[in-house]
This record gives sequence, structure tokens and C-alpha cells, in this order.
Amino acid sequence: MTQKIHAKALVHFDTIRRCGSIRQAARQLHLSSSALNRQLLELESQIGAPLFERLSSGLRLTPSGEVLARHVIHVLQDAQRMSIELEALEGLHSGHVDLITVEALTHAFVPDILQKMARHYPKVSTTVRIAGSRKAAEEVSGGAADVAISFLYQRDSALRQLAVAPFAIGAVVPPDHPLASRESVTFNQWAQHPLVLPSPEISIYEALEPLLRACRAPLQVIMQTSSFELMKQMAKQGQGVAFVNRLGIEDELKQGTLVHLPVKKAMPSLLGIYVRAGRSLPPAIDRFCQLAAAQLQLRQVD
Amino acid sequence: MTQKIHAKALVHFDTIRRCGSIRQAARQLHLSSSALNRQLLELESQIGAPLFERLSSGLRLTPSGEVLARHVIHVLQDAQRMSIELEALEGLHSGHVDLITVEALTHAFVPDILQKMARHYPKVSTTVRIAGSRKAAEEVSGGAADVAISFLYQRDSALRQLAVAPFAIGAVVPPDHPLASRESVTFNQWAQHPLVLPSPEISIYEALEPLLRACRAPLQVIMQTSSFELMKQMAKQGQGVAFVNRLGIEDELKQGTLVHLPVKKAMPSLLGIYVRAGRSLPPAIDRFCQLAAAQLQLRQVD
DNA sequence: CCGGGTGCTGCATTTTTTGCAGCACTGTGC
DNA sequence: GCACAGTGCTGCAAAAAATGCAGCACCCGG
Repeated sequence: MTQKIHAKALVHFDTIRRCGSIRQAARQLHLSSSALNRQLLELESQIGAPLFERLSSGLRLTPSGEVLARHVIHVLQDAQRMSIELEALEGLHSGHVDLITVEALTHAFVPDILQKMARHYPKVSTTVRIAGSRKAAEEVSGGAADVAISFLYQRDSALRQLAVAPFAIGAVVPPDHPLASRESVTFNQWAQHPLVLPSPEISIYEALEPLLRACRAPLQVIMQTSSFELMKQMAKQGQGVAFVNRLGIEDELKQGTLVHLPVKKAMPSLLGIYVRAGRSLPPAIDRFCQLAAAQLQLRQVD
Repeated sequence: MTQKIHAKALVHFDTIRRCGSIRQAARQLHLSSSALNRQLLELESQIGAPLFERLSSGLRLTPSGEVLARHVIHVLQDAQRMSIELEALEGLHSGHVDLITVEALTHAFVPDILQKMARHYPKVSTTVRIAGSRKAAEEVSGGAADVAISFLYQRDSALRQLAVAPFAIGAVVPPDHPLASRESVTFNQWAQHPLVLPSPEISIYEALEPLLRACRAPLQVIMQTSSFELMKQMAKQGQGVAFVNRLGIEDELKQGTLVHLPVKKAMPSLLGIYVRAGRSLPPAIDRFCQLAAAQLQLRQVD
């Protein structure tokens, strides 16, 4: 992304122009259409002339709009050029990212991000701490870490969510498990088997808890742990059924040593990237977040 | 002035660069130094590098700062160019200014502005209404007029003050008046003579009122009027002493038919240019205000 | 005539910007 | 040597701006 030096209204105008529609641009910019509309009206008032013709199907540039559009394009392009110039000068040849995340992401998700980070910005150093999902969020809102990549259910006004993606929670068992071939299984059916449950520090606990309460049959809980790795190993050895999302067991799924069977009616995990609200991100952290968001989108679709 | 399309921070950065000092730039921009300082810090945080070296006597650009400065200069220059292009297109070939002002300014101040306006922007139409100073302000805050050029003592949060200048209030008499040759005269001395006083609608009343209350001698008020012209004529004919500021009697002062003797301890009149607060000005009104502000500065110094 | 698309607006809320007052520091002149 | 005027910077509270929600009017294709 180009520098965020320039007035939002200009970038927004540019987006509206490209989309040909306010509402569509709003979706692309993660803004409400009303906010965007008002920015456009304000801009037109400043210019003193309408920038778009309002057609029933959207917008088309007026002559004045084209003049402004040219200017904005020049400005944003030159900003991009300057951005590169600044980076070459010193921008991303220094900097540090203090990341805090959860154990489940240490197997693939976070290493992948770090690899890309190291490739693009080798001079940026990184520290990674592991914590429970809520604890990770607290560290960021308290300023003790720059970025959290964590599963959170409730929004926190002290945090800004840069990206999110849902990941279905499923039962995890070896492929030879009796229920492994079923298309879908309800939680009550799993409840008959030995269970490996997360302890409350782990976010999945929150998603599972309503199901556990609703389940009237006696549960055979053979272990409750905050260690994702331990849950996974227990599942792998067939000692019990664990409940997690895809992330962190993707190798095993590919190798066929585990199968992941989505649990009906379970809230999906919400993996998000969080920074402290109201903070302007230094370039190193900004780039890190962009890479992380890209990685998130990548994992979500495949 | 160039378009106000761009982020304030950029224009402010440019001003800081030219001034070489935050506090000086703040004065020039009519901002507090703290606000400006924070904008600079925020900008540096966005860029990820300091833009100025802090010397004890001010600021000097760093290499990163020079890169940004170049970009900003390009942007602002191109904005200027675009501005002209837009005006040529349609900007100031239409538009209307709804002005409300006070009688005293109809002799020279407002006509001068209107003349310049007509010369620079012949297609912009203007309406001018006359009212008492407070009434004029109300019309603007209520949206019934675009601009007020008026004397106001108390600030109104519904109004934005684009410019102000103080004008000393003085006694106005023909040159052959007994006290005309005095260097300075106290209000009490004037009180012995026949007085022509303003009525409360006129702002000068507010400035005079404390002096009138403080004056224990019996006053010989031969007339109280809201008509500036009437006060002036009464003074000219020697029927009584009027109290006004220089504006509106400048012709007579130049011709020598009246003299203006500042009254000690009288609050000066505060002539200001006002628009509704929180409003973004259409180009025509914006230009009008700029011309008016320039005229204000012109009259103030000479 | 319905449903989904558009731009737009009033209102309450959140977020950002601003000014005031005051701190620490640095040269300058007496 | 020491007050003094100048600098940049910061905590806090008030002012201002941006935003989202819900809902309006409109238009077009089924």
C-alpha cells in the first residue's frame, strides 16, 4: 500500500472513481456508504462543482471530476515513488516487530509470515511470544506488544482489528476412528468418546462451552489442557477426540494422519490480526500486518 | 491560496519547513504549537523516520525530510495548477456570495472589496444586506447569509472568525472644534460637550457603555441613533461629538472636514469576517473572504 | 408491483484534533 | 552567573470531525 500521508478523501475519491459506485467502494474500503458519500459531497463542495454525474446505476466522472482524478492519480503515484525512495533511504532497513500469538499458529501460519517478512525486509527484527488468546490481546492493548495474531470472540475497543477470518472448529481423530468416515457428526455423538478438551485460556473453550453445557450425556473427559500441541498428539495417538480448527494441523491433514470433521452448530474460530487502537503504525509493523493479513486470506480460501 | 483538498499535515509540514520552526509556523497558520508539533510527530511516525533534526534554535530537514519535502512541493504545486484548471472549467464562473454587513462599511470598505471581487471573478454575483452588528452575526450563524463583515465583541461558537483587526474608537469633530488640536482627550472632557451617541444595536455602544456609566458628570446627549451616516453628518456640522472608528469617515479625514481623536481607555472596535462554523466554503465564498481579509489587513496598517 | 440496486440524510457515537498550561532544555545578554 | 526568551514536547480536557446505523426516495429489470 502507498503511504497513508494523504487525505483519506483523496484515496477514497480514487476508489469511488475506480468502482464507479459509492457503495461498492465503501465495501472495498471497509467503510459505510454514508461516510464515503459524505466525503464525496464534502469534496465536491470544496471544489465547487460536482465530480460525478449521478446515474441510476452508479457514478460517472464529470469534466471537473476528471481533472481532479488526474491530479489524484499523479499525487498517489508520486507518493508511491517517494515511499520507495524513503525505504531505500532508511525506512525499512530498521525497525522491530513485537508479535504475540497463540501456540496453534506456531506450526505453520506464523513461520510462513516470518519467512516472507525476512525475505522482503531482512533488516527488520522480530520477537514472538506465545500466550493464550485473551492474554495476547491484553498485551497489545496494554502496549506490551505491537501485534497480536489471535483468536478473539469479543471485540475490544482498545484494539483495532486489521483482518479476520473464520475457521470451522472440528473434531480431530485418526483416519481409522469409527466416526471418521461420517459426512458430519453432531457434538452429542462425539460426546460418547474419550474427549481431549481445551482449558479456558484457549479460545476454542469459548466456542465449545455452550455445546458442553447443552450436552446432557455424561462426558468422558480424559484430559483438559492449554497445550495445543498436547491436544494434537493425544488425537494423533487415538487417545481422545480433540476439537480444533484446521490451523496447526494442516501438515497432519495433508499426510492423512489426522482427519478434521467440522462440528455442527459450533461457532467458528475467528482468527484476527490486532494492533492497539488509535495507534499509527511504524512502517515495519505496518508491513508486517499487511503480510499477515495476506497470509490470513491465503489460508482462508485454500 | 491553493485548494484545501490535501491533508492539513502536508501543508503544515511545508510551512514548518519554510519557517524552520514549529512555533513560528504555528503563528503563521493560526494554530497552537502543540497541535502542530503533534502533527509533525505523527507524520514522522507514519514515515518511520525523523523529518527534521532538532537544533536548539529550530529545525533542519533530514534526508528523509528532504524527500518528503520534494514530494509535498510537487503535490501542492500540482494542486495549484489543478485549481486554475478547475476554475477555468467552471469553478468561479458561477457562484454567489450573500454578504451581510454594517452601515459604516458601506462607504469604502465593502465597495472596495466588491470592486476587487468583480474584477477577479466577474461571474460571481453578490447580495449585500445591512444590519446591526449582532443581527449580522445571527444571520450568518442561522444560515441566512454566507458571510458577515461586522464588529463583534463576544465570540460565538457558531461562527468561525476568518480575520479580525482592531480599530480605535475616537471622538469625531470638525477641525475647528476647541478640543480638536489636543493630543489626546479623556472621555470625561468630551462629556462636557453635546454628544451624538449610538443606540444599542450598534457595536460602538458596547464599547462606550462602560465609559458612560463611569462618567458622573451630567451628559448632554443631543441625539442617539442607529444610523452611522446620521452620526457622521451631525459631527460634520458641529452639532455634536460622535464616537466612531476610522472606518466610514476616511474620506472626511483625508479632506480635513473631520478629525478623529482616539478616546483613551475605550475598547477598540473589532472588525471581523465571519462565516458559519463547521461549514466548508464554496470557492466563490472562499475567495470573497480572502479578498475581504486582505482588505482588512490593508486598512489596518495604513 | 416487487426486489435489489443506487445516492443521500438525521442522529448518536466514536475518534481525532486542538488549545491551555507547564515541563525540560539551550543559547544570549547583562 | 543568572535571569530571559526562545526552542520542542506532553497530559489533560474540550471542541471538532468522521463514522455507522437506520431509513428515505429513486430507478431499473423481472
